[in-house]
Amino acid sequence: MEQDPPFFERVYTVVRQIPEGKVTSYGAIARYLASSGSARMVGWAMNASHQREDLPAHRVVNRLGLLTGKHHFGGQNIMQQLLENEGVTVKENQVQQLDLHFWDPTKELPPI
DNA sequence: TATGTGACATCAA
DNA sequence: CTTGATGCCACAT
Repeated sequence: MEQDPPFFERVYTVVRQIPEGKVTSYGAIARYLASSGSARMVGWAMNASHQREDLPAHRVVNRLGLLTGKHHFGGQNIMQQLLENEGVTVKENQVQQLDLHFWDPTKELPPI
C-alpha cells in the first residue's frame, strides 16, 4: 500500500537539506537517489521546483559550479545574489572554491 | 503504448 | 571558445 514518493519529492527532500553556504551538483543528487548518472532527472525535477517555495534551488549547480539554472530565477543574477548572501563566492556565473562549498549528499546524508 | 522533453554529464573534434 | 553526439530516465500528453 505504501507507495514510493514521486521522484520529484525525493529530489526536493535532498535539496532542502543543503546547509547554507553550501552547494551540490545535479549529478551528485542523482547518484544519491538512483545511484545512476541520470542527472537530467534532477534538472528536470528542478524545473518543476517553481511550485516549491521552500526549495533552495540556488544551491544546486552543475558539476563545474556553473549557475546553469539562473535564468529560472527571474532572469537576472538572483541566483548569484542568493549564493553570495550565504557566503558563497560566485564570479562569472561560477562558484569559486567549489570544493570548499561542495556538499555531497552521498557523504553527508545516510544511504537510502 | 509511444513520443517528447529536460536547470546534466561526458567525450570528441 | 564552439558544436555535436550519446547516455540517462521520470513524467506529461
